Amino acid sequence: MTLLETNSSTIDAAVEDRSLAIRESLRNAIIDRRLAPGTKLSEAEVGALFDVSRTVARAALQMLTFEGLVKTERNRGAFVSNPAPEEARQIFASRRLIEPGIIAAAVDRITAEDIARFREQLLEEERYMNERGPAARRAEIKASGDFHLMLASVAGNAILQRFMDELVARSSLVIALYGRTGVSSCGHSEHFAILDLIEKGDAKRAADLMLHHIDHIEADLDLAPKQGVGLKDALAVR
Amino acid sequence: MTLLETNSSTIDAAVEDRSLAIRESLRNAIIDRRLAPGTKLSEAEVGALFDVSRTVARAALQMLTFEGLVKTERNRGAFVSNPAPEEARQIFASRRLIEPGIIAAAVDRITAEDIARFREQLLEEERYMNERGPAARRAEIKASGDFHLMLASVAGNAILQRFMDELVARSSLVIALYGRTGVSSCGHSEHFAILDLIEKGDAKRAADLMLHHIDHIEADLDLAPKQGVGLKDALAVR
DNA sequence: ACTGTTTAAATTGTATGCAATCTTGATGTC
DNA sequence: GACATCAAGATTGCATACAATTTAAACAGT
Repeated sequence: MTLLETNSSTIDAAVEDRSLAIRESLRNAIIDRRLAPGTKLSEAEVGALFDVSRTVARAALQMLTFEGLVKTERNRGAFVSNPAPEEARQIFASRRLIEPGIIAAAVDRITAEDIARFREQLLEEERYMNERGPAARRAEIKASGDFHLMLASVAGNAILQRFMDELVARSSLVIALYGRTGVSSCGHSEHFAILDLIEKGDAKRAADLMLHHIDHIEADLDLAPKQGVGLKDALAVR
Repeated sequence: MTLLETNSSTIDAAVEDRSLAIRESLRNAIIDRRLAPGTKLSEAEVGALFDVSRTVARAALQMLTFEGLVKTERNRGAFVSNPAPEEARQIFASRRLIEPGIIAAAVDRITAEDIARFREQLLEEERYMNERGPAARRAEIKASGDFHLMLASVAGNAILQRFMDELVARSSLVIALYGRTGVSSCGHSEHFAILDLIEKGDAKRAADLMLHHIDHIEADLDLAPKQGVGLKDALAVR
């Protein structure tokens, strides 16, 4: 719990609503895997870290619970989510429904400047891909997710964007947990290919490729059927 | 604000978490239109109504804000959402992406008992359809939404189920706001037809019909391009 | 040693108090 | 009369205090 940067990137948000800033910071820590699944997030500790009262810390934890990044048990507290394989499957099943639709909307609305931003983002992704070390790996997972979030933002549907926010965050957690090879390098080239198809206005192919892309991400996971559920549960780090 | 039943249907939930019970009660009041869009929900008032402190009331309002049923402005408070036509369109666009997928999953998992429960639910829907008066109308909207929620529950994806929970609730609000004829009677027969196709295992046709069904619901709305935005905003009941 | 019980510490759930902000209505000026 | 200014009231944002619950640790009995 000592490795949280204060993350004062946008002080505005912090001033406007501190619990939102704390949520952001914890969110990043969770999807970056600096906070391991199962880690307890006590209200007092979070509050002390960010120098706020338990009230504010609690509000942040409640938001994270809503997003599925944190699980809270009554009278026991909040813990970083430890998604089961079944939950992982549901996350990707949800993405398979939503993302093709996002592509379709994005094709209609994307501008030249958007595409330029996307290419820049993909270059950054590539940069992390060529670096070694756990920090670069985490940054790569993050950047890879950002591609999908940018698409959602271009699609212009605030509701879907929020859904994708949640799904991408939970996907990052799942990839960190069950990822076999790390972000598959083919994933990155698929991002490029998807962007190309969008630029050409070929919504159908872009959507199809997106489906394949999601399949590839999920196929890279090791979602083996776990041993006896009760046992597994008992052994799970709380 | 005086027309809220205490709604002690499931005391268990109330005992286990009071803010959840309050959320449920407010949620029902909002989608039933007993609480009109724009109505202010002050923490003190909500707390007094349910006999809890502002802390608990606040938590319930935060949850509703996350669901999009309530909008909160900093230092001003919480208000029942007054979705703009554009928001309504985004809600239905989201449903068009998700619900066909839910149908596909439901076809694979539905049991004979499920189908029996569905038929019973549809009969109840029919009952309200034949009654007159605003109360029956509200009950009809609710029952109509419940059909979609039951489908989501059968589909067996907890994440999609939560998304649908939100989308159906917000749809009810939108229908109450912009509905032209009330729930179109064709909507009900479409529910029957969808269920029949699911029972036959015809996922493709069932999904197609669901898309048409959503189109019909949206077509029944009066999402006219509003006059001058600033003016409209100024005249809107706060 | 092992197990069950009791007790103390820690943590969450809730209520409440105070400061900051917004709203409203009164007052004064033009 | 219209408009700006300002003060009183109300409401939210946040911190803190206390009660309820859980966790752990000490202890006693077998």
